[in-house]
Amino acid sequence: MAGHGAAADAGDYDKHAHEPFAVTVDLAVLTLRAGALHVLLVERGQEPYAGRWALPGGFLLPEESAESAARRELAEETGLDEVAGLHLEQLRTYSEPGRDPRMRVVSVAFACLLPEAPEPRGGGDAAEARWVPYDAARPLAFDHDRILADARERVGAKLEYTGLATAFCPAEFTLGELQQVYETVWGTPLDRPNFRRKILATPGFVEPVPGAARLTGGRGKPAALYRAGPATALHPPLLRPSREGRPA
Amino acid sequence: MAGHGAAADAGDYDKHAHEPFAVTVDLAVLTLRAGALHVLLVERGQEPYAGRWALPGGFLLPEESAESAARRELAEETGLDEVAGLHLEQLRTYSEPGRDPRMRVVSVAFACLLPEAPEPRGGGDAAEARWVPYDAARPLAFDHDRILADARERVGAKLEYTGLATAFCPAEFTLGELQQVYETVWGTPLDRPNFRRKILATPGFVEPVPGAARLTGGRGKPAALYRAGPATALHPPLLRPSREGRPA
DNA sequence: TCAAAAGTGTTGGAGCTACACCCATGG
DNA sequence: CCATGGGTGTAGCTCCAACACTTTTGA
Repeated sequence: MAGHGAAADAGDYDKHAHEPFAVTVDLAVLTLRAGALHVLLVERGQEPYAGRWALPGGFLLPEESAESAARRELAEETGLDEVAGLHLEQLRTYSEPGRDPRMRVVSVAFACLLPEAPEPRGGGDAAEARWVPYDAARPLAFDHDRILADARERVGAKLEYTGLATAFCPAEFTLGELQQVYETVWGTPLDRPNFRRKILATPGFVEPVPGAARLTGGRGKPAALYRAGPATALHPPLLRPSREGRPA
Repeated sequence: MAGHGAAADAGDYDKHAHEPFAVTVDLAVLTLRAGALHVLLVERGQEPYAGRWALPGGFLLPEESAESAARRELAEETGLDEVAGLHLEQLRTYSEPGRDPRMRVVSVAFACLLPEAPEPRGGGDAAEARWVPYDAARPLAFDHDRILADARERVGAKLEYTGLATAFCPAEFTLGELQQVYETVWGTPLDRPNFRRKILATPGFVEPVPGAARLTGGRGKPAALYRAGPATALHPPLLRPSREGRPA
């Protein structure tokens, strides 16, 4: 944390004694549209990287934490006011000198999962904001390719052992929709009967909405509805199918 | 990342246009001594929190990343020069206003695992540096209690699905020593035969040192020696015994 | 010859994969 | 009555926890 280091404890405090660092937040806002993972991007209007797409983000204000700044930016970029309850996951902090050619910028990156995808109002300042399919997003400005990859990896891993998947779903959802979240993020088909059993066998993951049902594909049996449960950690974890295939 | 936010793109760049943030690193340096988890602490000489113990850390220099700063501080505090190969794990960034009463400090926290515990030379600047048993460490200065707890939780979780445990061991170690790492960090006894089988069944986790053996407790059969293998992710993971016990 | 620590074998049960099958609804 | 998606049942297999047992050393 704070200054117990040599420079700090050596003398009196001077706010400008050290190199001033700009501190920003960057957001990897993910959602599912039409069965594909999408990410919210903004188009840069100026150099460097003018015309390139980038993750939304911005500077910390003097009296807010990185989390607060991330929520503020999220509200500005998406036009959502329901930002309060959304899951924000701090990824890591990117601090390499030179990652922004103009000045020294240290950036705290967050991942955020949205259930439905409202079209972003080009709010705030961004020239244009848009949902872009994950696979079509690159190349991004700055080191955002790496941040985006880190976000996907983290989210994929967290689906295994936390209830995070429900953050991609609306308040009430079917198990089929929840399964689609896993299949889309992991890029793997799952066995429906077994998926259902694992989910329901995990206490506190989902809670049934009594009597409620909804048609999904226009046809077929209406599916029972569930709400996100109180559990954060899953026991046992829902492991994705083994990455190692058998030899060719 | 960098300024595509309103303030940044609105006009020309001025390094002092925004609140200057001090950026620091904090280190949770963990090791095993006498079968117990220990953490490296420094005693603060000045207010605030004078006389209290804190995690080592310090300011970022203008031309270094947070990782570089963490390695530099680690070398200064411990007197180790072998810092190059050590595992540094970025935990998260703590940015709440007011976490340092003197000024606005944003701190990037790291966890670091050491095999043997050389007595820290009170190097650099710290009044005193010392290994303290994890359970006797609190209360620490600033929000370091929370950082330390986050470090332990992260390390415990990573033992399950990565080869991180070998970072607590010397270059050559016995399976009994490796098992002690798990038992100490998790606080759970493990079945030795099953532990051995799981480790050896995981390709790339450890590699035998041909013909080498070492006596451990002074008595008993000498144990074969192993080196850390190339694997970073463990398949299957080595799950800790279920946290939920059966009902009383 | 005993204690201590490493290492091997084995068995019974839990859990899971891969299916086949039934139910409800719209066209 | 057929296609579509939700939901249930189950056989067979894999894996693993638990524990008995053997081996090698120092005292």
